[in-house]
Amino acid sequence: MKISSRGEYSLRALIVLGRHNDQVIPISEIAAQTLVPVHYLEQILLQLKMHGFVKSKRGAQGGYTLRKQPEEICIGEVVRKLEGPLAPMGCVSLTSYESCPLEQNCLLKPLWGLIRDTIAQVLDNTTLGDLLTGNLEMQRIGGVTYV
Amino acid sequence: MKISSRGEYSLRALIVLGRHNDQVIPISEIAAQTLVPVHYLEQILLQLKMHGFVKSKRGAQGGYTLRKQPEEICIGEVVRKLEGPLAPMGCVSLTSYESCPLEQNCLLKPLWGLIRDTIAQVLDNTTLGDLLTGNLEMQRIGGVTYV
DNA sequence: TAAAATCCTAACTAAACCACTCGGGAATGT
DNA sequence: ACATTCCCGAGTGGTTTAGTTAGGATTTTA
Repeated sequence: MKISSRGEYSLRALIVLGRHNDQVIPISEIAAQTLVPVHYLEQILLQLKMHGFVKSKRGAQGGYTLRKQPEEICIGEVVRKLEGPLAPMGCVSLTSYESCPLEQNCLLKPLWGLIRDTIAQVLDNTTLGDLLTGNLEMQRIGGVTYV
Repeated sequence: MKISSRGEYSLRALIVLGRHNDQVIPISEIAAQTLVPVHYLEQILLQLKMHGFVKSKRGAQGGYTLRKQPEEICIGEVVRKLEGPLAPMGCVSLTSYESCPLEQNCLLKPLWGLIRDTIAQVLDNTTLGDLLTGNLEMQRIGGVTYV
């Protein structure tokens, strides 16, 4: 159930950009703060750009900036785009469903569905803004504090 | 965030054994019901045996049986043993912690911790018995129904 | 006691995936 | 013009996954 380095690194990069809101930060600087190899980070930032989370400026004094406000960047969305589906199995994935021959009366499917839902519940209710302010204790499910 | 085939297959096998409680079922029969290749399933059952979830009997009329009652088999434990840690990152894993240079004031760690906790909450409060009876709606967190 | 059924053990492998690296090109500011 | 920065595509070494292959050990049954 691990998250890959792409997912982790992209969130690290967004956090750096969110900290210096509206400033243009060159890749080299982001790499220094995130400890991600420059060329690898380059790929990741291009993906983040392609998906509309950041924008770039070329040339001297160029670099990257957030495209939206931190409060408007949903972590669940970032993870889905950079990392892949949240569901632990294709049979319960909303974004990339895959059928399974046992699916009809599978006793596991409800379990995987529950796992998917709990992960989505957390990630879809967290924004980059929440991460920046350390506001995770606010996470609730059904009105009851969660952690 | 996918679960691997080993994790899925081992739960499928336990479900088959749980359905025919106390009967000795040969691998070939389990394979037929789970759609897992016989020789691969063999490896998985050996692991399940090694970890004390099932027992085996050799020779003609031999096969596998659950070692405990279905209600005593914790799904979280099975997944941890067959699949690996529940945590999405080493920095928040209780069973196989790995340090990270950014850990000190990492804004992501609390998020990963929350994810780990929610997954563990579900899997550690589900038994094989729950799967067999379809009792997942009983899953609750903080006294509030969850799904 | 021989044969058949079953589990046990270890090594091997093909394909996919991951985490990068490398080389060069295109735009922009000074 | 030149330095700086992002952009793009291909390559690569290592690990993991999902098995396969081959043969051995134990038990039941005839």
